[in-house]
Amino acid sequence: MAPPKSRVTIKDVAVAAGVSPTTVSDIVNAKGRVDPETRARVLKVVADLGWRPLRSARGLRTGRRGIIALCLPRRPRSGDSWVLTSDYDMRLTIGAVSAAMDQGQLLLMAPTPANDEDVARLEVDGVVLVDPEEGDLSRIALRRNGMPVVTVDRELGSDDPWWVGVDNKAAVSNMLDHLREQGARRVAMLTADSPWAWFEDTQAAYASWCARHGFEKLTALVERANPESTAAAASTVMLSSDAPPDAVITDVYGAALGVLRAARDLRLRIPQDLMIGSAVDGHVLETASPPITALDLQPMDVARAAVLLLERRINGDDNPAPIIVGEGYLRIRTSTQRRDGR
Amino acid sequence: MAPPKSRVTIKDVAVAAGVSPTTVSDIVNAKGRVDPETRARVLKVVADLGWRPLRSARGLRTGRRGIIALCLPRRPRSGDSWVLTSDYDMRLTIGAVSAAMDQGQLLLMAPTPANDEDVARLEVDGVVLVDPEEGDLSRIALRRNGMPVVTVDRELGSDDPWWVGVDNKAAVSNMLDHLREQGARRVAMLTADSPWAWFEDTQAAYASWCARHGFEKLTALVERANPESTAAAASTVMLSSDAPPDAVITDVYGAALGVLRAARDLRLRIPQDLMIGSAVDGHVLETASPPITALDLQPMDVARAAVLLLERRINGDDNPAPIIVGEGYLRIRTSTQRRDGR
DNA sequence: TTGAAAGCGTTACCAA
DNA sequence: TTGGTAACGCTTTCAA
Repeated sequence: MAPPKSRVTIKDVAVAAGVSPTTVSDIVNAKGRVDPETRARVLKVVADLGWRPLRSARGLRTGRRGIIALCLPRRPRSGDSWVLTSDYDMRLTIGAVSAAMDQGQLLLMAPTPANDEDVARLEVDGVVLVDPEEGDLSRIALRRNGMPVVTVDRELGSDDPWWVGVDNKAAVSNMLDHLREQGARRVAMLTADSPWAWFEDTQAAYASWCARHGFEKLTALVERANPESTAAAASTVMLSSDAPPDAVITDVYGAALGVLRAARDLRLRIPQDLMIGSAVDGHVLETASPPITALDLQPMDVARAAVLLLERRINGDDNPAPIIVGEGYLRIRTSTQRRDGR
Repeated sequence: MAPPKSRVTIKDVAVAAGVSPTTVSDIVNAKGRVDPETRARVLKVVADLGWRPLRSARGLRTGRRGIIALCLPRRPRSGDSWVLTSDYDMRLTIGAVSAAMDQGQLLLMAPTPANDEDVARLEVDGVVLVDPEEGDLSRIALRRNGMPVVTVDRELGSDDPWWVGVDNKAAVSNMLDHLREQGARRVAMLTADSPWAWFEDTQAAYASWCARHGFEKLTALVERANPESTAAAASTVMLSSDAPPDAVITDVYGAALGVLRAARDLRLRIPQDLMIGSAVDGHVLETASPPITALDLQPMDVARAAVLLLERRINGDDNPAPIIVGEGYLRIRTSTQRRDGR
């Protein structure tokens, strides 16, 4: 008896199928120059022997690594590191991992690279960069090192077409329509002052929607690092004024809970006296009492599209175009259901 | 002019340093058979040229991939997938990524493999398996395929010594001591009925602590899938009884908020009428009102230790021993500060 | 203490 | 439509 082979190689497959390794390789890589009959025979042997191409060997030859990185931004609450602090980031991660696996790629979660050294250490074929800020330094480092990048949401002030996102403006507009339909006549917005496309879009959507419907604009700022308490404070001021809003929306994750607290302290009933909507969904909004209406920004869809687009970019596709995945889904919950549901 | 080299290789380094590739390799791999002078010279060239060994090439030769996987369990709330739903998992992830990077490894987040095929597709050198349940199927699949595994927390009913964790019993005991010190005389526990070492340990610690101090045991179960509402219901029953507890601890993530809600509905003051402690910390407990005392189970330390232990196991170390990282840290917050702080 | 040569498993290139 | 051969960058083995 021969000593047991430690691993099935392409050579074993070739011998067993009576073809050359080249042919096997061409078949599994869909090079399309094979006789269907040969193809079927080889694929059967592949399955029987349970062979899978070795990533390292393939990578050595092709120069690819079979790994892409998902770089999440440092969110305000994440403290000492890049982290998954929000449901949005979590679902983004899930979507990216599953899409990558479908492509036969591995997905590496990594801190956003700060310099060339970080980029070199990354050792991946490409990067999905989430929520780049205006003039994003990591993106500059990535570009300088020739690393293919696709961003989730566009970078403010950049015309790079390699990005994926939802139609932020349409999404916010839909939410405002819903509030109006439920009887809101004075809608305030709690937002933040940050160099991100997201905030620009939501603010623009709010402004144009107000103009369109003859609503007064009523805006206040919250700190992203401290959304709940600053939102509570800002809401208290607004709601105690002579002409208080009858609905508040916010585009800052976590701020809606602050509005809720302020309303409760002022003995306002929700949704009768005040409706609340969040432009970013999350589990806490679902379990809040009452549950808060929110926009599901389709993070899993966005992540999947980003991974696929990145794959195209890595493979040298030079026909880029932003991909708008959808308009988000409005998750209508008690906080804005003033009338009976249909 | 020669065409630009696409990548610096070990050969380039060797030529520039006037040695052979073998020598360079031996130096960067600390084989220790080199003249210190040669060594210094070579290392300088390595730095100057910015060379880094290519993972695929090295892997092809050594059979290693330079990647380890972190497999998180399907938490109750995670729905359709393995996810980071808790602060604990998030911090575990951060710790693992950073420890892996320090080891020159990449860390891959992956769903827990369900069968042999999944294990094969994983293509990693080893796996850190978080919170294996009793008779864990994925661990069996991993073992059958010869995949090195280290678990975070031990598997109930298994005597596999390759695990890392904190001293759960000591941690819970410390929390109970603190409550007693603050005046608690009747401490209830909200726990769950699941085949995990964690629950066994916390329940055992609670039981023996009660016996030791002559406290009556007062236990209720909550559903892990629905911790907040089931905890609220169970607490309401307990707190409305003839002999209500004056303190409640729970080892289920999210349950403490339910206790809080029940107490609020019953107009109990916290901590004066009721103290609340959670055996798992999380951001929501910090921002609850009042903030809730909790155990920090040192997830980052645990993850780091797990990665290092896994590395040892992969490298053939056969001198295993469970690693107890610590006793957790008791984060004392308002919910249990009945007396003035020291 | 060092180096030459032989691979590791795969794919690219060119010839048949 | 196929196959032979060389090469990817590194480590290992063995000889000097």
